[in-house]
Amino acid sequence: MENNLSKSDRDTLKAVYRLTKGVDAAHTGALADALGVTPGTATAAVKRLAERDLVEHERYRGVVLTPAGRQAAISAIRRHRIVERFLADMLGYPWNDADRLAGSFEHDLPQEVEDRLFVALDRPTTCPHGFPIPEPDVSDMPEMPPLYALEAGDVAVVAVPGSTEPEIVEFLDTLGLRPGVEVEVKEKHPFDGPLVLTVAGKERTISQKVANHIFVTRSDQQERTA
Amino acid sequence: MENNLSKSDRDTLKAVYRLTKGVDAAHTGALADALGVTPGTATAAVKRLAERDLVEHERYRGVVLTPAGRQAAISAIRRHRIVERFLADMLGYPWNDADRLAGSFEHDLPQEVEDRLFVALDRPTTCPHGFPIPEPDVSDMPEMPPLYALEAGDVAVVAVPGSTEPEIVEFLDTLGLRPGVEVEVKEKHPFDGPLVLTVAGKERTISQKVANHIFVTRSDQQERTA
DNA sequence: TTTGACATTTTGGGGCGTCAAAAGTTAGGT
DNA sequence: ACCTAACTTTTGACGCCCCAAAATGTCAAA
Repeated sequence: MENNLSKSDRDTLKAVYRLTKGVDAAHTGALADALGVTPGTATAAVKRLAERDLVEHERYRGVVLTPAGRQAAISAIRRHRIVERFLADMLGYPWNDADRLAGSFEHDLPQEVEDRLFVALDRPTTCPHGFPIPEPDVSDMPEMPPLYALEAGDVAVVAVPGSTEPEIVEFLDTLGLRPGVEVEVKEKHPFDGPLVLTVAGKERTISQKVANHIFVTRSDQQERTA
Repeated sequence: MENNLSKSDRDTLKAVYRLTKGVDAAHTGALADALGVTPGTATAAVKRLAERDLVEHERYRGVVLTPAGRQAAISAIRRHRIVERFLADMLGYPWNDADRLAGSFEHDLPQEVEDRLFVALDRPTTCPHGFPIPEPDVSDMPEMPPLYALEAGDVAVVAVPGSTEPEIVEFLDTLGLRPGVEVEVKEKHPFDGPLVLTVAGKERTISQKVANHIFVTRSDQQERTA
């Protein structure tokens, strides 16, 4: 288990992890877009990772993470989020800049520095966006579906304004959709229609597009089908 | 003026800067040693830099920095020392670890993060070793000769225990050779012999080897030859 | 002045990551 | 069934950085 992943390898793993959320497999085109490289480059990256058994690649069909690959991806995400936290908490960057900048120097950070940084930051549990920082040796992360994945009757707590577009975040704020706020889905119109929900006692309607920018934690409602 | 220096380029510039302190030119062999690469690799690096007019290279004779190269080297040193300071002040690393670790991730640090880090650290003036952090656009640094460069009669202030070996630092400490302490050279024995000096009223004798590990600031003694 | 020890540069090769463009595959429409 | 548009993979090339080893240059001792 050679553990020397290059910058590209780690970025590719992160992208595959994100792209395979709720989907069968990530296609190389999407991967190339996510990484900002040409399709050929994405294919080459995938082949490198397949060689090391970090992904499984079915030609022309797509790619999925192996358990080892998933572990590596989560480590990479953990590092990314710790560095984001550093940029936000210690250097005062707003969270969208933190995201952008973290990617550029997280790669060569020695593991021991990451560990110390984590402690110095007081063991944060989320990145500045509000996404969880996974434990070092955990093989999956708490699920945070977009609000639009919920159905009528579901109750959840807003975890994060996940958008990278400041205007959207501001808009969400005016609706009261801030981290920690509980929402209940009243209605979900068909054919990708808008969502009607209750936020702090008030009824709100938001579009599918916006609802996909909000990530939530499902409130535990052991809803027994009885 | 393409400003895209690679990791190797910057490390090479730093090494050339240090190696040309008080010498005509740095030879490739010394450079290779300093960088931990083979001689051929050092030659190649020098050729790359010469191509960009950052160094001047006289074949088989050695290499010197151009003004632009000196500027770039100082920027690299500035960054290194700021990162060291970060590791020491924010993460609690001892200074010898800070030195070791800084080199591994300083390269991809975006300039703007370096700038913010500098401010967040409260604009430090020295690295944890005590060496000065040069101003961003300065083309040389205050000189800090090793103690052994002084002659009998010279007076100086200890600026830094420059060694990377903890035992030596501890030894210096027992002699009272701490940063800020004033020393006067009483005698310098010939043929690389030991140095006799006064430290805080007491007379001390230290070997050439040790005296080369201590860096000092010369006390200004406009010694007119009259 | 010659020669040999030593240092430097060149050559040839390899790994990685990237691109542009050619070749191959899939799937949908007719 | 076929054809074609869209996508994926392969190919060939380049830049970077490194090494080992061969070729070249320097300098001083004999």
